[in-house]
Amino acid sequence: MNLQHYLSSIIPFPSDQLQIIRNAFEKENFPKGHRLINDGETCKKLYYLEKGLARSFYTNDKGKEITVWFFNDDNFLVGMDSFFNQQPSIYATELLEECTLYAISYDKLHELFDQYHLMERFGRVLITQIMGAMVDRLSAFQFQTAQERYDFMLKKYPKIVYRAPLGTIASYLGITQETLSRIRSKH
Amino acid sequence: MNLQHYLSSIIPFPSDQLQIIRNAFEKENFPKGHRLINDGETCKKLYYLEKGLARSFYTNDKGKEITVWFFNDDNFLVGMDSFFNQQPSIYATELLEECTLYAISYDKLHELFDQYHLMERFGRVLITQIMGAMVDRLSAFQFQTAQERYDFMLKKYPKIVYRAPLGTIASYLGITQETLSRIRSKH
DNA sequence: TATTTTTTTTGATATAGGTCAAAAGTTTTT
DNA sequence: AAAAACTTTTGACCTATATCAAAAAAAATA
Repeated sequence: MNLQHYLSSIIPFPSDQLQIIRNAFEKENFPKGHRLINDGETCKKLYYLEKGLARSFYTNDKGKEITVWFFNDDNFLVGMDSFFNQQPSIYATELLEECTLYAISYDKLHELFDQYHLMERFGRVLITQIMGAMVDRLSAFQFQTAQERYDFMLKKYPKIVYRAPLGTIASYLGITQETLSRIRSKH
Repeated sequence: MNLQHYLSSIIPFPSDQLQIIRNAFEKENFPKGHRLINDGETCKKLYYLEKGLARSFYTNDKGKEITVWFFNDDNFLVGMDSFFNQQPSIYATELLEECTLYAISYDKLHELFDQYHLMERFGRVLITQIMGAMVDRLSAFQFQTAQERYDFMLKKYPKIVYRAPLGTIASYLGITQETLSRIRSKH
């Protein structure tokens, strides 16, 4: 998959529009550990993550890092609490692997929203998809055990489970790394 | 607040468009206890809830009703897991009070999306807002205690806390009603 | 207003998952 | 290749919240 395919898999843009939209993104490469967005900053870009793995996290009052979201290949990446309303982010977003990204600024994106009705639709459908993932995750948190949440994640996002460090997965699931380690050990 | 004000508070539609959009909604009145959406059905309408209170819930394997979402006055109401992708709902949605609603069908809404660029934007912004509430709720579930989640809800959605039955609030917070009753009793 | 039904509170006990600490295993740096 | 720095596992013990049960209170119905 690449950006162009991804865009047209969501909305069947006419090819001239697709070209213009695709070219509004700029390729960026960053090494593992790079911070795309620092906490306190406003996320000013929407990224398409072509290759790699990233996470958003914050440090709680006990100094522990809580992962709130993972981003893996062939998906869009933004500061979830920051980009859409352009408010300072509580979370930082860092790369867990070397990543190839394609970035578009908030302003440029909104120019495209103004210019192309279909682009506006693209934004709507994209957010609707993200929301679907959140509904799943919310209902998992609401009434499932740690074991069930892990099993669900393993089934739905095996790529992430196999590639992200245990500690980050544990906090994403809302449990300690000791508990996750114990869940794994009873295979 | 009414539907017209609500629409224009989100997007400043030109007045002719606003009229057309507003008139695409039809007023409906239902008594307390009415089921707007049954589980297993696909939610075919988007509602503006002018007055009243409603909830979406499902019955878990132990026969206990789990409230997954509340809807209160001056907000849109849909089957969150059903309307946007037009798949059968796992949840039922029922009215906790007598309600005044304004409904628009999925098809009619999509006609408006096709017809008016600004309407498409309205859809995008509306879902972005809903997503904001979900981000809050997710982070609450991930690493807060029952007490903290209740305090947050009390602060952010006092209307719901004061009007909904204790059992529905408890399951919404992911705790038992006994625990919520104990949280309340130590004022 | 009395009766039935539903909701909320209180009590006793159980358990999933947390905390703290240290050992074992990996990965990165020198 | 050795040292340093992380990450994961294991163990002992603790706590927030669940479960089950029954009483009390409130709301709905006759």
